[in-house]
This record gives sequence, structure tokens and C-alpha cells, in this order.
Amino acid sequence: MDLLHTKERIARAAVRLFSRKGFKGTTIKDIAREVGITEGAIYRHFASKEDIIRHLTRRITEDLGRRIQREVLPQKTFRDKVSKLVEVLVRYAFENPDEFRYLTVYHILREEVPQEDLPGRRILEMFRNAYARGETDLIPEVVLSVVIGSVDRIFILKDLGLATASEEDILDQIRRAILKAVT
Amino acid sequence: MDLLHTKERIARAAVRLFSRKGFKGTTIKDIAREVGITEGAIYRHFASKEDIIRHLTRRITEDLGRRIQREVLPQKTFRDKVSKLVEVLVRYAFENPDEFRYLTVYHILREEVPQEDLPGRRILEMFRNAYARGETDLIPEVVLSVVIGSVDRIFILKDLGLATASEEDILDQIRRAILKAVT
Amino acid sequence: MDLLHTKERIARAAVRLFSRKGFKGTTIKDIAREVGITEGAIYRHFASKEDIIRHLTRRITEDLGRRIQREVLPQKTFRDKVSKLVEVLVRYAFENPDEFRYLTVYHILREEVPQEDLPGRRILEMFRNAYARGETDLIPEVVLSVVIGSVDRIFILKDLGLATASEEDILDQIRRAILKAVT
Amino acid sequence: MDLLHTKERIARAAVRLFSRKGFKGTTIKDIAREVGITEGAIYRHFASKEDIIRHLTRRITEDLGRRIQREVLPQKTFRDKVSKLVEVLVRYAFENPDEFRYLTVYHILREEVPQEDLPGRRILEMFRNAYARGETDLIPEVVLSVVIGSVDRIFILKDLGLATASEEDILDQIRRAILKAVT
DNA sequence: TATGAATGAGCTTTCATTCAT
DNA sequence: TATGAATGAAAGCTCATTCAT
Repeated sequence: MDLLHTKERIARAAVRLFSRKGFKGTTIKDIAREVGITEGAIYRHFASKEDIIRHLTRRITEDLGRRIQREVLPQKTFRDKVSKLVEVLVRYAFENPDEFRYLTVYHILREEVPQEDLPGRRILEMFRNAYARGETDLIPEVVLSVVIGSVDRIFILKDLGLATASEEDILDQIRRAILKAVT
Repeated sequence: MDLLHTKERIARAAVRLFSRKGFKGTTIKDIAREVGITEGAIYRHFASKEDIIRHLTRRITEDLGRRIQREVLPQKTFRDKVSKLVEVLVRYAFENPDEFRYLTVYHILREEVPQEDLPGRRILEMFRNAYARGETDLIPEVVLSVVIGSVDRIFILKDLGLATASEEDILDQIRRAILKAVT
Repeated sequence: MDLLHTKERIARAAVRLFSRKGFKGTTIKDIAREVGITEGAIYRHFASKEDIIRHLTRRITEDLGRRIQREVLPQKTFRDKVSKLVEVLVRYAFENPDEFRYLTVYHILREEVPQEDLPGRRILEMFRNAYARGETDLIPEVVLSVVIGSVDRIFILKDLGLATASEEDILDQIRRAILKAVT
Repeated sequence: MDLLHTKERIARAAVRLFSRKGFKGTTIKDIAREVGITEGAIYRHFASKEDIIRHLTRRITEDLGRRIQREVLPQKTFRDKVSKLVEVLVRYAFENPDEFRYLTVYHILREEVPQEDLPGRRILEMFRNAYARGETDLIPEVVLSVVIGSVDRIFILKDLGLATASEEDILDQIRRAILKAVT
């Protein structure tokens, strides 16, 4: 853990805390305590609390966006796109629970922080094209909602300890359900 | 508006603000300003900020829970239960956007406020019974996730101005998609 | 002292402190302690530390400016104008030492605080007209410097305890010297 | 500029900043940035911020004091003394604007920094002797105020861009005016 | 000599809460 | 019931100073 640069350790503590307690609900002292430094030290790496959240949002958005661009967009059929998207999202959520939770919070508590472009818009674009080309008769917003919403919720249930199935089973079942829904 | 009791006006302002800015992100002054009274006056009606959120959570939970109990649970088949649940949720979300948004925030930002019993648990129970009785081969958590998650997301998209379809069309499409997914 | 509104008491404490220790050298705690309230209470009357200084500057500037406009500008001859100006300044300085000292600090520590229009500019205008009309052969900037500078310094010496003469004697002598200088 | 020792470059940056923003209004970081080094490096040359200001005050005071001792005190008549003093002060102010401005700030913001002996006291002594010997009938404090105050103010006006006359003209006029005032 | 990270005290400001009126 | 002033704790942030490198 000490091998990481302090800046990176601050960023990781911040995602974890912001995603659980919100931006306002997390104090600089919380972050500092988690990293094991004093509050003042944070300001050597980030200009302000807002600066931290801007940094995180950009990073997470770019990371997830890149995965989607690389793995999902190149898929040929609508069905394959949806299938891959579910897979990418579920894998991302299980590998980066804090980041995934962060994205959800960020979506909803909009007035707390400056809004930037989120991956959702790019995915929506993809579904709009599929709809236009007649590959599906569900309006794009509904496809997006079913896919992201389902993954989001199952993740929250897992997070809350209410879902006990394995990651494998969850991916299998949720993908199957979603594919039936949208095709 | 002035016909309402001050306590009710405070409660309404509070849901709207808590659901958009979070518990910590909303100040007593924010609420007072929205209601058109001073900060001190709030304490005539609620003992503390926590008291407001407790009151809201109980109220919203009970209201939505009652609707589910009355309209969803009596349904005979699994398919009818799901269909009715989607309908109840979509209608509730469009009629009470602040309350619905509040529930979502409340679910995720868990460490901000004391957790109470949410309607999700009762619904989960219902799906567990259906699963046990062999009415569906999807595990209950996945059914719950697809239903609630999809409705949740389409509502957020509406809220963000990203979904432009009418309430009617949205209900139709989302219900159709969800039914295909879970049956 | 308790008859005054808190806002006025804050303002008075602030001039005294700012004029002696500078803007940055004075803390909100200093002011609060002097007034006998807590730091938070200050913010019910002023939005920020900057707001206090803006308020003070406007007030002092307007007060002194008004006196000059009423008593100095109407004087007929150049000599009478200078004589009256010295009198007004000396009287103001002895009656409002904190405010007078504040003006001096404010003039010099320019980058600490937002600049507004100070009385000096109006007086300079007056001397420019006198110079144009041939009432004096000293350039206006020099006249202004001799008048204000001399009064300023004698005040500082008094303040430091280095000048022991009475207010009467000081006014007499300084006015006599200045009149000889500029006419 | 790089030929100078770092210590000297720190000192010069410090006078400039202290004289414009005050002692508290200037940070070690400000000084370091101006010199082009890091904050820590300053502590190789000065023990503390207070040490810098002590060093500056002593240096400036001694420099100006030496000039006065060499050029002003040896003058025979009271008139020659005043004349030379004006000349020395004006020349010093134009050659060392930061140092001159520093002296003014230092005089007024007394509680910020430890007081040391300033040149003013020595000059005051000189005028006291002249007064005792009957060379002038103006009390020494007034003479000192007219001389120093006038020079001070014309310098501030120049500094603020409000006086546009040349250094030559300013010296001529201010000396003429002051001599008329005190003799 | 110089850097850059860190500390710790103190600053300005916010905010839930109380209370006299 | 409501106001508005005040409290006191805690927040975000700054800054002089130290120290390992």
C-alpha cells in the first residue's frame, strides 16, 4: 500500500468515501484519516475538495468509457452489443465496486458537483443508431434503462448483502434476463 | 400552498432537497428558505434534522408499501404480480418524483442516515415465494433488480431530460421489456 | 456601549483593528473578542471579512468626502480652500483617529483589498482647477501632498506619542506652515 | 540577476512584497515564487519570517540613516538642513521605491512587527536642537511632519500613477514648497 | 544548497441548534 | 407559532516551519 504515491492513495480513499457517504457527507479529515496523513497534506496533491471529485469523475468516466468503446461498440449485432455491455458493466462493477457506486451517486446527486460527460450518453447514442436501423423496436432510453438499471440494482443488492449468489451466477442470470427483455 | 400546514410544507421542501442534494448537502436554511420561514421555526415542527429524515422515510416507505400491498400482492400469477409492480412503481415515480428520487438516494448513501425498513425487502420476499413455488426460474434478487432498476433508470433519464417519450409510452415499453425478461 | 446595534459595534472594532494591524493581520476572532461575541455571530451581520472592509471603506470615504464637499469646496479663494481643508482633515483625524489611520493604511497596502474611490481624487480635482485658473503656481499633486502628507504625519507622530503639543497648537502650526508652503 | 546571492534576492523580493501587501499579507510562498526557489530553501538563508523583516528593517534604516548622517546633519543652517533632507529623501524614494514604501508601511502597521529604531527619531532630534537654538519657531514635530509627510505623499501619488510630473520637477517643487513652509 | 512532502496550528466560514422576544 | 440573534462545533483551507533526500 505504501508503494503507491500519496496522490493515488488519496484518490482511492476518496472514491470509497464519496461513493458511500456522498460529497458533502465526506470530510477532508475522513479522507486524510483513511490515508494516514494530515488534512493539510491533501492540499499538496489536490487544490480543493472539488478538485478531487473532478479528478475522480474524469478518471472513472474515461476508464469505463474506454472499456465500452473497445469492447462494446465493435460488436456487430444489437444482441451482441447488449450482451457485451452487460458483461463489461458487471465485470467493472465487481472489480471496481467503489468506482461503480460512485458513478451511481454522481448521477443522482446532481446539484452537489459540476456535471461532466458520463459514459451513459455514448451508450445511448449507440442504441439510438440501433433503433434507427431497425435492429430493435424498443426505444433507446428503455434499452439503456433496462441494461444499466438492472446491473446497478443487482450490484446494490450485493453491496447491501441482500444478494448472495456468486458473481458468475449473477452475470449469467442478469444477462439472460436482459437479453430476453430487449430482443 | 398556504392552505397546507407548515409541517407539511417543510416535509415537502425537505424531500425535494434531500433527494437532489443529499442529506448533508441540504441545510436547514435551504429548507427554511424554500418554505419561506426562518430556520428557528423549523424546530417548532421537527426536533432535529434527523427527525425530518426519519419522518420522511417512514412516510414514503409506508405510502409506497401500502400501494404495493394493496395492488401487487393480491395478484394471482407471477406475471401479473410483476406487471402490476411495474405499473405501481412507474405511476408512483411520475406522481411523486421527489419521493421516488429520495428512495434511490436513500438506498445508496447508506452511511448518511439511519437505515430503516424499505419496501424493497417486502417485494423481495414476494419474489422469493414465487421462486420457491416454481413460478419463475430467475433468482428473486435478479427479478427485483430488473424491475426496480429499470424503472429507476428510466425515471432518472426522464429527470435528466434525456428521455423524451410520454409517460404512457414509457410505461408500455418498460413493462413489455420487463415482462419479457422475467417470464 | 450595549445601546449600539451589534453590526455597528463590529464595524467600530474592525476599523480600529484593521487600521492598526492591517487586513490580513486582523482575524475575525480578534474582532469577535473585541465586540464580546463569538466568531459565528459576525456572519449574521457581514457576509465575509471582505464585506466588512468594503462596508468600512465606503462609509469612511463617504463621510470624509461629504465633509470636504460641504466645507471645503464652497470656499472662494485658493488660500481659503487649503486652510479649510487642513482644518477639516485635522479635526477629522482627531475625532476619528481609527478611521483616519484606516484611510492611510488603505492607501498604501493596495493589493490587500479591493480599491474603491477615495476622497483624494476629488481634492486633487479641486487643486487642478485652481492651478488651471492661475490661483497657484504649484502643481496640484504637490499641493495635495503637502496638505495631506503633513496632516497625516503629525497625526502619526501624535499616535506614536512622539508629538506632545495640544490639538489646538498642532492645528495652528500645521495650518500656518502649509499656507506658507502653498501660497 | 542570477549573479546575486540567493539571500540578497530573497531580501529584495521580500521588501517589494512586504511594502505592497504587508507582513501578514505576504507568505513565504509568495517570496519563494518571486525568487524562483521553493519555500524550504528560504530557511537556508533566514531563520524565520520575522528574521527576514528584522534584517530588512535594520538594513533599510541603517542605509537611510547613514545618508542622513553624512549629508544632512553636517549642514550649517536650518534651511540648508531642511533642503538637504528633502533632497536626500526624494532621491532615496525614487531610487529605492520598495524600501521607501516599506518604511511607510512599517511606521503605521505597528503591532505587526517588533519596533526598532527608525531614522525619524534622529531627524526629530536634529529639529529639536534647531528649535532650541531659535533657528525656527515651528515646533520640531511639525517640521518633521511637513518634510517627511510631503515627500511621502508625493511618492505615493507617483506610485499610484496619479502624479505624472518628472522626478526633477517634483523635487524642485516639493523642496520649494517645504522651504517656504518651515522658514 | 535546494526540493518537496508533511505537520500542526490557526484561519475563515458554515451550520445545526438554542433562546429571548 | 415565528423571528432573529447568538452559540459552538466542525468544516475547508492556508501557511510557517521541519525534515528526509
